[in-house]
Amino acid sequence: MEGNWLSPPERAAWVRLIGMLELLPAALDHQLRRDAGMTHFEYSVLAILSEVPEQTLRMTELAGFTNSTLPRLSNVVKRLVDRGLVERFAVPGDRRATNVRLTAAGHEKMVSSAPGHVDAVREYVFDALTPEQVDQLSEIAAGVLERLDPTGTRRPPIDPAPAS
Amino acid sequence: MEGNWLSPPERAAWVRLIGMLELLPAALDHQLRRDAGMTHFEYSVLAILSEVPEQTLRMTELAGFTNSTLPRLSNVVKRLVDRGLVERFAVPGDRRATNVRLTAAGHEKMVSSAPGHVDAVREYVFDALTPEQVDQLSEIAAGVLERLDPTGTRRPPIDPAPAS
DNA sequence: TAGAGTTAGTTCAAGCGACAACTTTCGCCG
DNA sequence: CGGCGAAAGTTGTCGCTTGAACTAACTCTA
Repeated sequence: MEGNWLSPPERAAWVRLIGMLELLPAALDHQLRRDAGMTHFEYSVLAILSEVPEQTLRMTELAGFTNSTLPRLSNVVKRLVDRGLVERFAVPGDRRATNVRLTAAGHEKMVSSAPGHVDAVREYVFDALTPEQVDQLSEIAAGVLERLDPTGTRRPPIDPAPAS
Repeated sequence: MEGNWLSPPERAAWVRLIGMLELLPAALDHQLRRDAGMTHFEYSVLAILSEVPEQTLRMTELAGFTNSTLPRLSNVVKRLVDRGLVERFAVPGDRRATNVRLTAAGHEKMVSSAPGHVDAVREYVFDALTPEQVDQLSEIAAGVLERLDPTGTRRPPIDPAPAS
């Protein structure tokens, strides 16, 4: 109830941002589903695990890194376990907690699907941007994220993982 | 299979963009659901109709403007009709086609919910950006959209509608 | 050490989107 | 003008996300 409408430049930016917000996730999901048989969210889970020490993370940490919720992650991890891509095991000190670790098969999956996904990311996003725009995008997204998640609980995971 | 990994700056931008792609839509949806009792997609439909001549659009056009699909739109319009916010009627010349028009109640709904939504958009996005960044974002999103939808079928609708 | 409150994670029901069929209508070509 | 393919929408099924309980385990305090 404070400010009024958006200014014309803001309006233009907003319309385009909304379009990107709807089409880009759909495009990424489609690529991964077609080429790797998994969703973008599942890919993110594997990518993050592949980059972390011991390829192991607790459920709550993993939920934070993926900008997700515990119920959602719980379901997804269940599916990944069924497919043998990750495994669950108890945390020594705390019997409430659960660790999730990438399996060898999960690592293989990342190695095989990451390059194709990175190509898609290039094609849809970075091929359209100059180096200056990449930095601008970085700053802009950082500013918005600061508003959306001031606590910073959700740390920079990574998407197109090296999966070395 | 062409380029290799992302460069460090690209990687940083990517991680942040992914975070924004997941958190921003969720935040907008939450605000609208809480304050207006509808989803962001439903809001978009009403907003676009409110800005178009006669507050009327054909299903296919509306699907394009909302970056959506016909089946999805069909379901949403059905719900909006049940709530009395829009109405469907035949297109004179073509008996296959269907027009959708905003009702008086739908207009009222926009008038009452748009200001709050615009405030949210400001809070999450534009308050975090300088005027220069707004223009940068506009250019960046335009470039990405060009890659995602080269045909440009999906025209600039509008999100935070005046609902005059 | 018993009890209250909190945290970690799972499960269940409800709702929405995606995809594929299906119906109806139109345009076109012989 | 008969028929064939394309276009416009709708409907049905399946899978996933969400939000609300619910269980189990930990911590702090009296």
